[in-house]
Amino acid sequence: MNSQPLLSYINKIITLTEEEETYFTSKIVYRKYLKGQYILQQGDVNNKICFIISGCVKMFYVDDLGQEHILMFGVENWWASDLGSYISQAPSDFNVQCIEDTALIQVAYNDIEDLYSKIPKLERCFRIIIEKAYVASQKRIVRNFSMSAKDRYLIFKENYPEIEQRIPQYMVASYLGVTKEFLSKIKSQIATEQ
Amino acid sequence: MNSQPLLSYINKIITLTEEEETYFTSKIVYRKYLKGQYILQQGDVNNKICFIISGCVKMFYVDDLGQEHILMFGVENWWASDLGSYISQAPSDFNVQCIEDTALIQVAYNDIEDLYSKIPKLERCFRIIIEKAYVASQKRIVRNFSMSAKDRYLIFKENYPEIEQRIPQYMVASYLGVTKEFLSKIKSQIATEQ
DNA sequence: AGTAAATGTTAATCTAGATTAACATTATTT
DNA sequence: AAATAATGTTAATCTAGATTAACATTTACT
Repeated sequence: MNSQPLLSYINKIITLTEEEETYFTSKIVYRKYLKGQYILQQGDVNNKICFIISGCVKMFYVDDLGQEHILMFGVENWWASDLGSYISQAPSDFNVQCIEDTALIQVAYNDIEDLYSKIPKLERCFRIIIEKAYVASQKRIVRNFSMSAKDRYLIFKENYPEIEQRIPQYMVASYLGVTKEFLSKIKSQIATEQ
Repeated sequence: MNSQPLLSYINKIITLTEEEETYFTSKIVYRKYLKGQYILQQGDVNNKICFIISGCVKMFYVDDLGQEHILMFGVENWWASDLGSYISQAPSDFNVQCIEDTALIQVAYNDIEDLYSKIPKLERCFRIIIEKAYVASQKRIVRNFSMSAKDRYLIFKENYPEIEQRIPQYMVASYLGVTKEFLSKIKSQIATEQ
């Protein structure tokens, strides 16, 4: 099993000894999902945190009218879970579904407390991970408030050029909070500009 | 100095011994601000976390067109800071300004590492605080995506009935992401309904 | 290869909410 | 008490983006 990507990721935040790495590795599980499979469903408690080794997922929410709203995409070296539900162990408002065949590493919630006590640095590490997620979330609120759909699209392209290639456009539209028709309009508008 | 509200708040999340409480208390600072004063300004690093004892603040962002967008309000027993900037020690995108005379307790960033090492439980405590903030932030994104301004207003009233009484309506409008004129329209619409 | 399903485009019409502007009410200051 | 500033309302007009619908293109399946 290849746990290296996750260890490298963690070692950018804290420094684990070899022993600690070994112990940490003993607690993680490697798992593959097929395109279309769900890693998490709305209403379930997210009892495993997932780190993506390869593939692509979307985290989304289905509203009362059955409309799907994508909160985020996850690709290699990203977390593919509702961190909020994981750490609070409360039912999630979100679904996480694979939009490509996806390989990931899981850490079960039941193991994380043990990991925190054996390797206290991990508590700090996860605090920092959540912090980053929180900051990104706040930025997203600000953008949705004060920017037009066109500007949000341009920012998305700039921030995630690789992701745009890998997913259908109607999902990008959902992420941006507009209809696929309107995104189509935005794109043709941008095209005629240059 | 009255540090009791903060200690009660923290003791709901973790349990501090008397010694720990004493040490914690030795590191905090009590401070008063007048209505209109800024606790944090856009571009500055937030080097003190603030817990509100009394009063009311708004956290907001000024966009390129000079428009103000309120991200959150803070009242008694809430945090009145950009937690993201505090923990990452990166310049804040936000301002925090008092909309009433406000008394608060501060913990300087320079002291927090020391506190974490002396009282490791605090690391967990702050992780949990951030988690809650993150979950609330995600919920906000979802709401802004899939709900009308009227529904968002009704949710705001339901969640924060006390706050609505204390702040001018145009700030509620800014929080909801609509103009004050439109909020006025929503209110008269609601009034004629019943 | 041929068919069905998924995805993307264009254009016409509609609507939630913005903008502008004039006026009303409430606080605050002198 | 008057004057000024801050806040709130109403109505007319405008616009970003939604909705509907018809069609085009690409992908996946048999």
